[in-house]
Amino acid sequence: MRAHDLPAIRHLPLFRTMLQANFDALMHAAYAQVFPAGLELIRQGDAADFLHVLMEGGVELHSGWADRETTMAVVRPVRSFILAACIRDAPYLMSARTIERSHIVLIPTSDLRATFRRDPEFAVAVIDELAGCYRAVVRQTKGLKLRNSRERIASWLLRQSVRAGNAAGYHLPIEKRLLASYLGMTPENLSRALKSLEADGIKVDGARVIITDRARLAALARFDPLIDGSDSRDDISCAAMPEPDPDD
Amino acid sequence: MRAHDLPAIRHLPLFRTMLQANFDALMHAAYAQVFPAGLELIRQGDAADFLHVLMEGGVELHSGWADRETTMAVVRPVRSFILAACIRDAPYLMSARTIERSHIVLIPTSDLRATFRRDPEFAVAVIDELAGCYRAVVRQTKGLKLRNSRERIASWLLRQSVRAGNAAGYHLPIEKRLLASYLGMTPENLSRALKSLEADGIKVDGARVIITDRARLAALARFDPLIDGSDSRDDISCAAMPEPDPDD
DNA sequence: CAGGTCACTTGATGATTGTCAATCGGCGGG
DNA sequence: CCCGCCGATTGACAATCATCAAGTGACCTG
Repeated sequence: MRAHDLPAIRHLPLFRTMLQANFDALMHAAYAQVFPAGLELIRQGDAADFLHVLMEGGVELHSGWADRETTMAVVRPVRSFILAACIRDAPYLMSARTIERSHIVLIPTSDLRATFRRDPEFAVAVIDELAGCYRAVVRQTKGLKLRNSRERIASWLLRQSVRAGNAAGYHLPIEKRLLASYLGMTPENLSRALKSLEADGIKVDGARVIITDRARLAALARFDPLIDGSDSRDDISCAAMPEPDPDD
Repeated sequence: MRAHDLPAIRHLPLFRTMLQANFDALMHAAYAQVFPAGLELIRQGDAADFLHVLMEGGVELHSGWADRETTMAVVRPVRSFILAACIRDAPYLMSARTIERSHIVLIPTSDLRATFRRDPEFAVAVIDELAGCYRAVVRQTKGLKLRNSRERIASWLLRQSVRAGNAAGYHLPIEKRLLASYLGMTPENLSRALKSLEADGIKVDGARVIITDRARLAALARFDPLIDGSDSRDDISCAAMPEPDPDD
């Protein structure tokens, strides 16, 4: 593991409050690894052996059924993912693949489970983390069921802008096909919807997005803290943070 | 609170393992109440003051946005709901209304949060509960994104049958309009889909469902443990158990 | 530098799903 | 007992969204 990995992990809300000794023990059992882009890290249905912490790069969490596939989340550094499966010692519900060359730290689940039984502070951190993850997926589900594709796109674009510090312009942090799948639509539909949204306050050129009429876009998206907000703890990391990442 | 309420609550996985003294204290701060059918218990956006435990009756968890509404879950006794919001001390993401006259026990969130910080066994139970809830919503999301409405209905009907002990016939435990909303479709669509599914192994008459060709229905639903399963702990109770309840 | 791959786009078409309106039928209250 | 309410159903229609096919352009590789 690289020298600066440990402090970065320790700084995560999940690991920030636990006893140093327990943290050290956990990290001692862990090991770091580098994966190329496009590698399948986890296959849904497999036993949850390791809690993953993404230090660098990007990971797509996705699920398949029959011959279909959908993107459940895109994870960006520094974040842990698939905590819930680890805790329940249950099969992964999602697969994971790198979308870029990625540095990942793997923490054996057995150590993890032993630790939160011994360290009450860690247990509280796990509780907080899981509650945050749960609420994130609930938000995602609400968005899927209550909004149509145009509204989902509009609100996602707006959220991205907020994450970029209310910037009017930014770059899409992920490929459009991933975004489409994440938003529950086909790439074709996304492409057309983006074009049609140019009448409603955005301009898209490749990965470059410019919000030309924030008010108009906001009116369409009907931004709602109970869907689009985050629980505004410093940071919530886990399995399914719906939003990818800020951007330049 | 009624005499048999306490043992029933104590028997829940969430409360089963904690210290008796802590349980007693928690229950001392709690109080029971009876609500008529159709009453709005919780409005999304409100502060989470109480963990709710449904002892008797039925509760719909739903969410609204703009002028639309959707059913997120139907809770049946004995189960707690909206744990995550309580723990995070954050606004409810869902509303709750009784669908029948209901007995509900209300546990102040402040006591709750104080207790899992003191009682490691309770903390572990909360972790387990939240992880289960998280995974339940992930399953729900997968179903929504990967299956079309016919497939969602078919798999739901099959799941209900499994819950009823692989019974060929059973009664729908909830109104069809609720089911439709839960499954992410309109009542009209559900009605038509049910009729069309009569060519695929079911027979529906009012609330009565009979599975006439299990194999055929299963082929359509393509039952998948990673969507349709439950984590097969005894019981997982929480905010968003997607499935309603067994039935006669 | 040529060839190939892949993401993205665009057009044409069809399937799925939602909306609106009308009707039926059970159930409870007056 | 009858009326009114509400959920469920049905039909006609419209909107949304997916599929199929073809074409473009960027990027990587040989």
